[in-house]
Amino acid sequence: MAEKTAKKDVSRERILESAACLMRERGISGTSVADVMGGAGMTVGGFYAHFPSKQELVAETLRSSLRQSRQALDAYAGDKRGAEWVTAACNSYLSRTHRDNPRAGCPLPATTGELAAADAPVREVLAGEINAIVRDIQSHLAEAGLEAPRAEAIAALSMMVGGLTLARAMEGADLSDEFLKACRAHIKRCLTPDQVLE
Amino acid sequence: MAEKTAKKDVSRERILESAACLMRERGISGTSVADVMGGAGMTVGGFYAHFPSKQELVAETLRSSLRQSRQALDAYAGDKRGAEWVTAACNSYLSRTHRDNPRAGCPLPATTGELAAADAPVREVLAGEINAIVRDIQSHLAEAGLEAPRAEAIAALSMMVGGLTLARAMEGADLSDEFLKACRAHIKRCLTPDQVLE
DNA sequence: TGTACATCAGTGAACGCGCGTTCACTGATGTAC
DNA sequence: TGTACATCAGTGAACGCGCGTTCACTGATGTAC
Repeated sequence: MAEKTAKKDVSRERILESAACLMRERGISGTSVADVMGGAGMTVGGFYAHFPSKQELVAETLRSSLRQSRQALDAYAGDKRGAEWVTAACNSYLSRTHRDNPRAGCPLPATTGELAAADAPVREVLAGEINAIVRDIQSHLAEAGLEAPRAEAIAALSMMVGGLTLARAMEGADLSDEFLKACRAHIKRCLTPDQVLE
Repeated sequence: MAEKTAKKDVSRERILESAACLMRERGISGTSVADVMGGAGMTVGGFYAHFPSKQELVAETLRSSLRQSRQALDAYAGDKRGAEWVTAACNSYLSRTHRDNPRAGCPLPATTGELAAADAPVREVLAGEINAIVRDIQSHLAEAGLEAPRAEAIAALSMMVGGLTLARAMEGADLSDEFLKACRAHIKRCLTPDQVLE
């Protein structure tokens, strides 16, 4: 019995992982339940033994992939702290690698626009996870001695998400690279010692 | 004959206006051709006398509504110039009024995420119009004496789009207002005299 | 001015398709005696 | 250990629905003589 449950849990994880990949690439309405199940090596019918509806899957997928993204920011910043942590996190978020590999990245660029029309539980998951990410950035900006660390953390995250989303939408055009570069440069400029110490 | 053509042009404008409203509210895939035609006071069948496909409508709608947005930035900044123009434009973009009335606002929050999957012509329209908006902001930042006006214009636009998109997705939660406020505060902080004149 | 025909913007029913969801089922595993 | 039954994860066909697109048509307006 314990073994059986374990097996079902493994399937559930495979479904969530498949959904995360597809949603990061094609957004919510671009991701069908059948594709998600196919990506997990199963067929459509089995889906409703794991989730009561697509909306519920979206909420769970958003939660787990935003947590992954939060950990990724930390991982790419290595053992840096303060302003250096923020700069490193921002540079990796606004990298060409991240722009060109949505499957392995942050779910926000592909999904945020659609979330305005999503139902309450999904939006609550979003707000909760966003708040956790903001707090991470905020704590490093506070350590760096910034005056308004929370507001600056929010502004930085907004720029990262907006800049990457626009860069993806303009992929192929010169402006795409320019957006990534300009946003990285802005963060760097805001965090140079003379700003931080004033 | 001239009158007839004029009448058809009026219908075309009504279709574009209806599409702009719906796309700003529900995004691209959330907007059906039938709804667009209904909003223009017509029935589905007539659509293909005006546009060869939905993709073509999306491209034209994006072009015209981004131009409207560009004019709106100017309109809300009144006769201000330089740093004041940018602050005013940013404040109106990141206002609760704009967040709560997507139909009358910028098409980017609802559509940018989906545009990564759009076809080439649509993305080219986007890049062209974005570039024009960047140049507007850039010229005012140059007038304000900023060191890297183009990069700063791009960073500001990214933050505006990202901040508004996230605020819409979290509407109802406290974080929504906080995102708008923090982004406005960041712009103000970047454009205070001591930054501009250094 | 009047008649016959051509043009053309818009209608509304129909098409094939993919979607989210349901359901009767299969077959492997677990439990009872 | 062996047999009979229960459980349950997953299958695959079917459902109703909304989508983008097509097409035969209507009816009003424009043109030719």
